Amino acid sequence: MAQTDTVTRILDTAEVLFAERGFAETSLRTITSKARVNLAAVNYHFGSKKALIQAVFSRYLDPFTVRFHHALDELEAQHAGAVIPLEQLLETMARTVLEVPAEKHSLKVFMKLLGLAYSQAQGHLRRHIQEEYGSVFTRFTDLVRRATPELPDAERFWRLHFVLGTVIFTLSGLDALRDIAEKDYHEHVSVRDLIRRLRPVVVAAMNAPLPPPPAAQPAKAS
Amino acid sequence: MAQTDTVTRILDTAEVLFAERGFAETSLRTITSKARVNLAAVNYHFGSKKALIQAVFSRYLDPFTVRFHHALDELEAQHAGAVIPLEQLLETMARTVLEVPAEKHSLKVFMKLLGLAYSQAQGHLRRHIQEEYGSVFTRFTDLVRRATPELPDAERFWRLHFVLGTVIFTLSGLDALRDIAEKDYHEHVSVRDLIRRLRPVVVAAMNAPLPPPPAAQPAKAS
DNA sequence: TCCCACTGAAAACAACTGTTTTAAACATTA
DNA sequence: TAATGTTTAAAACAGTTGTTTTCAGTGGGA
Repeated sequence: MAQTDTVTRILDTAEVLFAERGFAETSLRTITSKARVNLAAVNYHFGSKKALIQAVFSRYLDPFTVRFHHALDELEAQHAGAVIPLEQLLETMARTVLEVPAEKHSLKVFMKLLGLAYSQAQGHLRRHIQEEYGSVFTRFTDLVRRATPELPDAERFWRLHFVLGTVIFTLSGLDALRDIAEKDYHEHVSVRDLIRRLRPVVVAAMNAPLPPPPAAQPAKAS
Repeated sequence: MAQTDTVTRILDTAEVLFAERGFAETSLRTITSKARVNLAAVNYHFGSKKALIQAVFSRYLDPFTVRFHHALDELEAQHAGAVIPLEQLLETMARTVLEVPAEKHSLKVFMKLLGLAYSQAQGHLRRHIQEEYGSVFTRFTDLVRRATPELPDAERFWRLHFVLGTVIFTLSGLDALRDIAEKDYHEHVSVRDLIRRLRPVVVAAMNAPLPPPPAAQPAKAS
């Protein structure tokens, strides 16, 4: 209990501070003093600051991948080899993302961390996430491919990242946006409200008409 | 010429380094040594590192706002009070974004900086941008409101930020995504390619069907 | 000619960073 | 009991950070 307590206290404090300020802007002394543990405890338990950062992510992503694999297993069993509709795939992902942090941590923090991983990670974090959790993403995209056979592979790749950008950007910047929205339209927006609004937009984005071909545009016009 | 040379050399170097590594991870010594200017020159010309960061943004955003206002002036004159279609509004914005950095700087750098401003800026940068350049955004959103009268105000607010997230996320993480895309689908993707792919997706997202009403869900079920 | 803004090199400043070490206590388990 | 792993305290480490200062030159405009 003693060990667990210190380790989780560090993780709980670190994830909040990381989400608020970013990785480089959060010092180990800030974390340890706010968590009321010894400065040396971080290097004792985790080895380094980089390892701490990765541990913070693993605490979210490990249970997420387990649950998501299970959810996809069920979904595939239900459809018995048939193609799973895109809406159900997105629905399953959304539900899993909502379930995991709901247990103890904050969804907002989880999304902020994901946003940071994309924008701030020089190398080690993005590499760590890709190597450790890339397989779930690959399984998901394979199912999406079968659900959208009319889309060229490259087009689907980009559109998945388009909607990924929408979700991460919106949910990671939620606090600031919510303040504006509540002041201007005085209606409270919960995360589940946002996901309700997100669903038709994401589906429409994935099903948008194909763009016109590149239309050879260089100097010599026809 | 002597003055201008040092100032622009600092700005040119700083914007690239900021875009590559972020603000906190880029030291003044790295900037000045790479720009082959004196370390003290930054504080001499700009006053502080924060002011340098704001100056980097102003060099992009000042000409952008000027051009965008002009483009909207023309657009409004063309339509003589009539409603401007959403596609043309988005088209105009995209064209302006493409024009500004094209002169001398890199569009990729510009987008990375925008992404950083959203994800990394604790306070001073976001406040600076909001206060300095908020009016153009307001004018644009007003025109969008008239172009999409069927959308409730709150819905339009969120959808605009959804697509903003798509664009910033995609274009600011362009390098990493491009590496994956080129390896998997071996086709080179230029920024203009991406914008061509972005257009139908953004339009479809804005025109998506309205989400179902909140559907009172609380504890006491019916 | 004098002046002033600019540039350069160098050093110092105080503050903060991640990390390591030493010491002494505490708990649990073998 | 003895041993082991955990926690704390405190200090020191070497390095980096933004900022300031000093001194010495440079150039062009009044």
